[in-house]
Amino acid sequence: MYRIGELAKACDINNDTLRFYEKNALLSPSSRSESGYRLYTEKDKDILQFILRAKNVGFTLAEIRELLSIEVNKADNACADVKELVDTKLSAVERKLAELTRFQTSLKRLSDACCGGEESAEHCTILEALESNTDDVRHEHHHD
Amino acid sequence: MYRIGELAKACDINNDTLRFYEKNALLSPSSRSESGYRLYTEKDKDILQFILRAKNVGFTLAEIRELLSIEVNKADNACADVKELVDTKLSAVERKLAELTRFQTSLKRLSDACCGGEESAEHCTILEALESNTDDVRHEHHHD
DNA sequence: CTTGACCTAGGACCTAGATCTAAGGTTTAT
DNA sequence: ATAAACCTTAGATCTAGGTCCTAGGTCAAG
Repeated sequence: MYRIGELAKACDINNDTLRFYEKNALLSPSSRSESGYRLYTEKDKDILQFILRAKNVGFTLAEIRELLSIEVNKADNACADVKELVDTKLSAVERKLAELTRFQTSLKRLSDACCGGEESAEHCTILEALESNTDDVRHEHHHD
Repeated sequence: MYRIGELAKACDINNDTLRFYEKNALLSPSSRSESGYRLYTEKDKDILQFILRAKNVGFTLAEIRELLSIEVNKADNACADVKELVDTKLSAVERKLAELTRFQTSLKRLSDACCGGEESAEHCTILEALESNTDDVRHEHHHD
């Protein structure tokens, strides 16, 4: 069991952020001490880390709340609804993955061109690096 | 040449957002009309799209400003500095990629388990799906 | 039994990022 | 030549996501 300060320190966030997440229905401590102190379990910590990771890759707290609320209830026909939500989030993740992969390629190219690359004159900015990596090339090379 | 309203509409953002980006040194129109209207080129549009994509994958405007300022100057020994910045951003991108891949796996698993999967009872929440996907398993299976 | 580190609730305050308002100038179409 | 749709600047306002402040309660160590 962690008290608020312990969990906050372990995850390198502010105590108030934990209170804020509680108020905003993202993470509530599993219990309270006699005197009202918040008590968090290992599982609470896992949830917190999930929240922090999700935030880091660009999900809003509202989206994270949705992700956390996903429950496949096999006995329930809300299952189709759940699947729809999951698939929607999956598409969002896949779009982000595609963007990031593009950034990665460009930055690698830029890194390689820099300091020692013979072709450094070619790829001078992140934008040029990205352009040569573009797949929706339009109205270019139209000289026949 | 796009006027502010045209570019904004083309990229599905607000006119004011473009003025905001200009004030914050992210994107300035290449020129102005006689009467002072902002005039954006195709290249400006590319930069804008870069900004929007970067935002979408969780970069702050400050980080995006840094990315945009990257210039490999082959005649200059600031090159090492540039490489360092690029490599720092590359690490950030690769961390995000790893996180996203993890989300993707979990969401896929969840989607498959739902509506028709026979193992749906096993993977009921995004958290459980993630847990079984965790590679930093700690203090588990310690019964000898 | 008190000092210091911790906790409580409730509300004020802050930053980033964006959007809106006010007062007016420009362009295009009729 | 005048309305409608667009643009200008400057500054106020809004939302998300926190962070800080006040006034007080809790708890371990000396």
